[in-house]
Amino acid sequence: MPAKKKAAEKLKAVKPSGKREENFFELVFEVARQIPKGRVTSYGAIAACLGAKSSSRMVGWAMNGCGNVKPKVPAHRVVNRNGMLTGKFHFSPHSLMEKLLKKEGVKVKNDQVQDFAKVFWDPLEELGF
DNA sequence: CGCCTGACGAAAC
DNA sequence: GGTTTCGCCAGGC
Repeated sequence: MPAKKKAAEKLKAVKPSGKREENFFELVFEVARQIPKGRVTSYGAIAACLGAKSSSRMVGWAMNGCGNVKPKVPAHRVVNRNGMLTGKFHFSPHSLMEKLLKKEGVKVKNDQVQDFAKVFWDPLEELGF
């Protein structure tokens, strides 16, 4: 019943609605916000969670407006499938992403998440999909 | 309206 | 196994 279930319901509520891209972006942000501290996930995982696994690019695209929505989206917890901090160049200081992750307990080295499998957070599972 | 780009990913080479 | 190409789809020009 925790927040995650709430998020899952919210996500499920919008998906079948057949709303459209607008929701897609919102969904991406919503999922991203559910990422627990000290954990990370991938664009592809989020895309798959939304039923658009082939459109992982759109997730990254959606993240483009991460600073445009409220509350702020922890985009620093989203990395690519390889566990690489591909989005670090979109942060004010490029080191912020790595900095935040390290601060949350995620080991980062050479722009790459260490123990990626351990800290990986799968929305499909965690949200009950 | 068509072409290029883009915070990905998987397949091909 | 590292590098390159293609596919996805939306948005900017």
